[in-house]
Order: sequence, then structure tokens, then C-alpha cells
Amino acid sequence: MSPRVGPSGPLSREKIVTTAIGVADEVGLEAMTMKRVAERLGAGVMSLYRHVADKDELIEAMVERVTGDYAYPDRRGIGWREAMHVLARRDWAAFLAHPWLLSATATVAPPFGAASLAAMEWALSALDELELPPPAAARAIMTINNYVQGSARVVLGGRRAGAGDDPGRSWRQRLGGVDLDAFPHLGRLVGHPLPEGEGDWFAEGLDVILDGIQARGRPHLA
Amino acid sequence: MSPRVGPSGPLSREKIVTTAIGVADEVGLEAMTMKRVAERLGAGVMSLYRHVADKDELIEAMVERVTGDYAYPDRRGIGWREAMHVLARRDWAAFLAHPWLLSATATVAPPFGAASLAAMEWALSALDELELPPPAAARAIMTINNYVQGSARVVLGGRRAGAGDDPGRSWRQRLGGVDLDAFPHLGRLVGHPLPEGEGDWFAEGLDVILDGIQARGRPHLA
DNA sequence: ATCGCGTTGCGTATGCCGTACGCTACGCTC
DNA sequence: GAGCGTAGCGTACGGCATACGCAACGCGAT
Repeated sequence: MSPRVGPSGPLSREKIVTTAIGVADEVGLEAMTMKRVAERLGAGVMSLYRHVADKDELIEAMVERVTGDYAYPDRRGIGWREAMHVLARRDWAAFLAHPWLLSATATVAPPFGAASLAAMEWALSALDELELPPPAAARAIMTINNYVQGSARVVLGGRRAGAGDDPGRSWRQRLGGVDLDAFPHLGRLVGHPLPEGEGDWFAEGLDVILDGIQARGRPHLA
Repeated sequence: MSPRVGPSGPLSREKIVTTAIGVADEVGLEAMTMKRVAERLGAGVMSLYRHVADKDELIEAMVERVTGDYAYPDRRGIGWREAMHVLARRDWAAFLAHPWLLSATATVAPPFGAASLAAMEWALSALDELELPPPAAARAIMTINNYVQGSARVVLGGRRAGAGDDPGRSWRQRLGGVDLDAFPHLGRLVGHPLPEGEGDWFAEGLDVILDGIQARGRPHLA
């Protein structure tokens, strides 16, 4: 009755994760349903559960996969500051390529898979030269991660509002009906076209953070 | 047959929002279901929809309400730096008191209600003395918001893991089975008890960001 | 060959979810 | 007391994740 394997060979955890990522990329995380993933695989819904405990575990695996895909290069020869820029640009690219990552990583429990740990290790070692106390270094990484996440949210929010690449545009749109006279600063902000491109806006904000971090590191004491 | 009003008087949008916040506080956002809210109000499920368009709108209203509850004090007499600490501590308190805020505000669309706009206006005006270009000021606020959000996530993640108030504890727990020799920096981090309390850890991290912001402001040029 | 068994695929069914639709009963105003 | 606007809500629907158990196969032991 039932063919043992579907049109694309037998199921596997890897294939399921790959397909789920594709679905989430296209229709968003909330519309990524087990049924849709199974359909795209030419499989029955319940077949997925032979390879994945539940949907949450699948999402975790998706995050791990993407994190692994954006592995970090050898760090030798580049300074901590450039390393942080690399880190931030990688994550930034990942968030823009896979918008669902924003929701998936916004849960209270941070990811603890091998790829995530490796990324954290890479980032921490890049900060060695600053000789920060370990908790301060970890906090610095967290701060950068959160900055990237927040910036990506702004840009993606703008994209969804159909505002092209200008992060300010979406605000202007949403604020259409608001009484801007009551909020003079917001009004001034809305009237301000970003003098730089989206990438520069992002990188400059990162440098603000890095300046703060640098002031606490060894070069500061020397 | 059906009494026109429930045991607690007629329904109202306000009462629904209040009750929903209570439910979310107790059972979490994902378990905050229309049915549960209605039950607690002694009302039928569909009655809620006379006052609220759909669940998303209800959640938005909840966020607005909480944002308004944590209104900001008069700013006269305090410097921008202290103002940012006030801002951060308020948000911090809100996130810890209402853990669901983390998920609710992690969507791509930032809240645009009156209370949220007022909060943004307050923060922007507090930065006036730095004379930053408006986009840079907005970015600074965003950075701080994201920092608060991320720190709250760490602390709440630890709480959920039953680790009391030490943010490092939960990491240690989760990393139990991991090969820490492969990640020396993570190992060092795990072995490190936070030398400060949770509040100091948070405030110090904020100061790191503020240092970076200050370096771009007017006092820096003077 | 045949049997037995572990493994993989999946159909069916359950319970919960948000919510569309339309009825009911009430408080008005004339 | 007749008509009507409105708040409450019962019922029903479609979609969701997933528990359970059967079916079809691969394969080593007999």
C-alpha cells in the first residue's frame, strides 16, 4: 500500500530541517506547519515525528543549522574590532536571509547547540586581547548580538511595510495618522532622511558599542 | 436566559486587557488563550470579540497598557546619563514583572501606540544635550532597548531553569553534558561566579554602552 | 524458504486553538 | 408597547500539534 520511500528518497532529520528552513523562509515561521513541511517532502505528517521529537525541537535544529552555515573564518591576523564587525555582519546577513530567525531566537532559552557554542567561543576568544573579565566579555558579546538583532528587526519591519531599504521610511508610513506636533523629537526624526546607507547606519552603531567596550579593555589602561 | 452582565459588571476593553495581562503573567503568553481570559471574566469566549478585534490586537493593547503603567518621571534636573539609567531600569523592571513582554515585543513590528511613542519621545528629548543627529539618537535608544531586552532574557532564562538570581548558574546547568575542554573560553566563563549582583552586572553593561554614546556627543567635542 | 523482529512510514483520531456567523435578550426612544 | 440598536454568547468550522497503533518493508537466524 504505502511506498516505503517518497519521491525524494527516505526521510532523514537533515532533509526535514532543510525543507523546514525553506518553508519558513518563504511563508514565515508562524505559517511553517508540520503539514506544509511534510507535503513539500512528499511525506505524511506523522512521518516527521520519527526524526524529530516535536516542533520546538525542529525549530531549534533549524537555528543550529543556520548558525552552522554561517561559520566564522580563521581569526588569526585580524584584531578584535574587526572580528566583532565580522561577527555582526555575519549575524546581520543571517537575519536578513532568514527573517524567522528573529522570532526563533527571541525565546527565553538561548540556543545551546554545538554551532551556537562554537560561535560564542569564537567571539570570546576574539576579545582575549582586551583582557576583560570573562563575565564582561560575555556581556559584550551579548550586547553586540542584541544590537544586531534589534537593527535587523528595524530593517525587516521596514521591508515588510514595503519601504524598500530605508529604515526611516516605514516609521514615516506608520506614523501617518499620529499627531506629530505632540512629539517634536519624533517629528524631527521622521523628517530626517538617513544621511548614510543602511549598511553604514548599522556599522556606525556597532562602532558606538565597540568604543564603549574598548574603553574597558587593556589598551585603555596602557 | 443569558444574563446581560457577568458577575463583575459589564465587559469593557479595559477589563479584558487587565485580565489578559493577569493571565499572561501567570501562565505565559502562549498559554494565554481567549478561553482562559473569558473564563476568568466569567464571560463567554465570543463576548471578548465585541471589544477586541482579534488576539493580536489584544496583545498589542496589553503591551501599550504595561508601557503606560511604567510612565517616565519628569526629566528636569537629571542629566542624560541618569535619564538613560532610569529608562533602562524601568524597562528592566517591566520585563521581569511581565516575562511575556519579551515575546510580545520581539515581533518585527515595533509598537506604535501612544504610550510607546511617548516613551520614545521622552528618551529622545533626554539625549538633547548630546546634540546627536536625530538618527544617531534614535539608534542609541534602540541599542539601549535591545540591551535591556537581552539582559532580561538572560535573567529570565536563568529563572526558568530554576537557578535563582545568578545568571551564570543556568548556563552551568545547561552545559552539563557539553565537552567544555573543546571550548576553553566558555569553560572559563562557567567557572566564573559573577563578582557583582545581578543589578550591578546590568547597570555596568549599560554604562559600557553609554560611554560609547557619550564619545559621539557634544561634550566630547568640547 | 520462512519466520520473527526491529524500524520506518503514516492514517486516524483527539483536543485545543482562533474566530465567523447569527440568535437572543435587554435598554432605549418614540 | 413597538421598534431598534447593541452587548453577550452558543454553535460550528477549519487548522493545528501530536498520541496511538497498524502496515509494509529489510534482514538475520533458523
